[in-house]
Amino acid sequence: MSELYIRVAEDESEEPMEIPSEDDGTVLLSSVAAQFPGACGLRYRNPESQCMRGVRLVEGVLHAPENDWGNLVYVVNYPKDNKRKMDEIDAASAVKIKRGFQKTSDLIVLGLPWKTTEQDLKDYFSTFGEVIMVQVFTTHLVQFTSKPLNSWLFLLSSQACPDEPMRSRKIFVGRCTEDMTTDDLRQYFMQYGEVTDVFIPKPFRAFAFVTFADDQVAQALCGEDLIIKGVSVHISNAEPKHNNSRQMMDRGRFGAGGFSQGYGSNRGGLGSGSSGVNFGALGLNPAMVAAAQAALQSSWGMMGMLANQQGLTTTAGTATTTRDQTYSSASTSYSSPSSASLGWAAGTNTASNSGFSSGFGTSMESKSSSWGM
DNA sequence: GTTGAGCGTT
Repeated sequence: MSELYIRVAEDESEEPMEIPSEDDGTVLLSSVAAQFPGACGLRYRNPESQCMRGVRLVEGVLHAPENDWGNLVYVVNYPKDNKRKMDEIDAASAVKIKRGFQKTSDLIVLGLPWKTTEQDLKDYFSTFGEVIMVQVFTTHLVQFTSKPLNSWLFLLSSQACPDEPMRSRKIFVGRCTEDMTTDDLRQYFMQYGEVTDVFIPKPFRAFAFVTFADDQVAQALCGEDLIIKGVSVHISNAEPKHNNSRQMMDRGRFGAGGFSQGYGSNRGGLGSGSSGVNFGALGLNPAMVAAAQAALQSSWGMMGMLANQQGLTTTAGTATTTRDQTYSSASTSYSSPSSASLGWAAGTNTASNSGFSSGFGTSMESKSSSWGM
């Protein structure tokens, strides 16, 4: 089929723009969004009924009504809350935006539970702004180059080994005040899930640890600033206590073809056990792996990982082994994607090595430790 | 004042 264009406008009275269709006659929402940022669909006026009709949208693909786009002018749909002003956005959103979210348009989300649905993700991310499109992939379906990332929100379901939850159930609570008791903290954090332990070091050191029964609860809180007894505390991943346990390291999760994190060297790391993605097998280029890796090391909990396309393209030169670099917060990854680095094992210390298939997951520093905290 | 303990050591 020769290339076909459909006419799309922001409004029926506006001058339409021609948007290319695909070979099969469909039109990608991403093609529309490329010209009309924020677009979430199309509609058109039915010549017979004079009513507006929605265009079928299935997983980012717009289907021609009656299999023929005809000569109609299609009107762009935007999310209803698109016109919200900044001061209407809730505080949580504002915090995220300050962290650099506003620069992110395309996200990859790794480490999702298998049962996560596209609707779940849309609901979740809608708290941060309009969600144009969501797609969930299971790893065996993923075969992509960086090209499709240009204007789509990609969500990569990656929990290849759901039997091995290995994210920390414990959070670090910073900026505590001395009047916060273990009971206070327990009472407060109960609202998020079952609390199995609260630890406040003595003498007072202005921080505490709270352990949940569910690691997802803990991870979801990381990066948040919460108000407890009128005081803003900051939640982050609890670093593993110092010990030399290597039990987590020797499972060979990322054998040949995969990658492995410099596990013990990164605060906030989710741990290799949290993701079963074999990136080497996904056809990802080193930059993409770097971005994915950086994001996995962010403390973004249940959504695990986010990286925008900039990250994916600018990390190419820095996908090196800088094991000591830490990601103190998720925002580091977001706002400075070019600083993404891989913590993979010693011996793969250059960006130029061919190395996605060798040397990973084999060498860990002795200080590496587990989440068995 | 933003990363815990003790036991007892590959």
